[in-house]
Amino acid sequence: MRDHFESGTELFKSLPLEKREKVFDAAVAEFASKGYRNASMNSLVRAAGISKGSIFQYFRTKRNLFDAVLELAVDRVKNYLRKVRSDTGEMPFPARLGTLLRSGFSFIDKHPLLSAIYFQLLQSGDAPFGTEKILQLRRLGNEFLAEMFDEAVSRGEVRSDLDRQKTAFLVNSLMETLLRAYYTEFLDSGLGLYKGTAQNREAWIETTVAFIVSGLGNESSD
Amino acid sequence: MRDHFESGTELFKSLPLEKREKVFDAAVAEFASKGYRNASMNSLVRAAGISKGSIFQYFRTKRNLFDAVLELAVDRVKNYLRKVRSDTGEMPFPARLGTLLRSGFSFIDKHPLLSAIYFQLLQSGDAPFGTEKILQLRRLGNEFLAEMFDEAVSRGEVRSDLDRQKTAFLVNSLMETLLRAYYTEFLDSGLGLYKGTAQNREAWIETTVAFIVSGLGNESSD
DNA sequence: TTTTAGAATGACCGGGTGGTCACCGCGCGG
DNA sequence: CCGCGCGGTGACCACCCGGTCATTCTAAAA
Repeated sequence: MRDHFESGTELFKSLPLEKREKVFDAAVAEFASKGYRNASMNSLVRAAGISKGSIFQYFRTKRNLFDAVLELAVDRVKNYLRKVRSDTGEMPFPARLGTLLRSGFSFIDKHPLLSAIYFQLLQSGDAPFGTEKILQLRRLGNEFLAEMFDEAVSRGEVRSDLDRQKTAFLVNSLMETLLRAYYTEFLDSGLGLYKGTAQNREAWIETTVAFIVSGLGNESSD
Repeated sequence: MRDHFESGTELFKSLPLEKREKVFDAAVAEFASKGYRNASMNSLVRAAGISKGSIFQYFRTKRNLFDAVLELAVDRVKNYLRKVRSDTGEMPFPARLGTLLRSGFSFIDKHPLLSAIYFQLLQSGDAPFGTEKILQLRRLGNEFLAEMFDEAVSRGEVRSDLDRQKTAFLVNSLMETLLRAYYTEFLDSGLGLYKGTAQNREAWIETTVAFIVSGLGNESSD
């Protein structure tokens, strides 16, 4: 979970890196596995090997600690989106979608705990704040896809008579569901995406991109 | 929440209908608004106007009570699916999808609390049991759509070269997202589906069905 | 070696939870 | 009109929570 340590009290910032990592990683693990409400400061503190008093000296409240952890997760996701966008600028639209999904899978592999926190927030609304921040994040994701869609339209790669917001919403929902099913057992309704093989993932990417581009209808081609 | 009272202890079953309804309705409301883990027997009991001892005489544990409530929700959803299937058997595939969505919206209007319980279970995994039951329900929904897809294929209404399971999964994910966004504020990323007008809903249905049938590509028509 | 600043600690607090059980009061049979 | 059985009751239990703070420990300064 390297770097990113403007969070916490002055005392926490002054700690040796190793200890900061140990504490922060334990927090990430706790929130990832139980969500905000059911995460326990007691069990967190046990896992981190520090005393209960200390964690409240490092982050004054549970809420503060969660904010710091969430900020890291959101930053990582934003970076990943930025990178994919710039890496795929030249690709045709379908390849772009495929790369986006592939990168999503690899992000989850690299940051499973942060992914869990991010998706938990997005989906379950289990957060210490209201809906505003969640809506903001969802709009961000949708806008990202809407811009991809705009570019595809301007290049003549897709139909131009579609509502960009609604379209982005629908495509986003497919992406999100697929990525969540990749690491959430109970979402994988028996199709082997969860903990599946790389070929399996590729097959899903292909099917999904084809679905987005052509739908189910008879009369399309490519 | 009428009928359906094989649940609970003998004592509960022997209660006057009115009281059974009062208690059961309070349980539904509690679980719907807080999910399983964060639902409180204390607050439930306060809302139902009975004493704490009583609820544990009617349903021995929180878990038992939840099972009963969930069973009602699942039964209602199954009935709704059955009804839609038989009502739309003659329709062309796109109209069928549209009717399915429309009925989904109206189910949510009629049973907002049961919908909340059902979706909460499906999405957040917040349940007193393992993943098996959730997977089972998801498979049910997917199979429902897969059969619709089969019929459409056999009538030549859609392409026949698609994997039925994967396709059903993708279509299901769109349906589910749309229905959830209809009553969950933080899922409606600013598009006015949540608490929107009837025209708004119709526009979404049209867009979604068109997306499923034709995708985004240039070269399709209908 | 002694003093002392400040970090680490865990017992403790008020308030919550799911669940229990000794008691109370009401209605029915005798 | 009495007595008894059974449903209703809420104080109580053990255990958890987030958060506090008086005390202890440690290590550097004097």
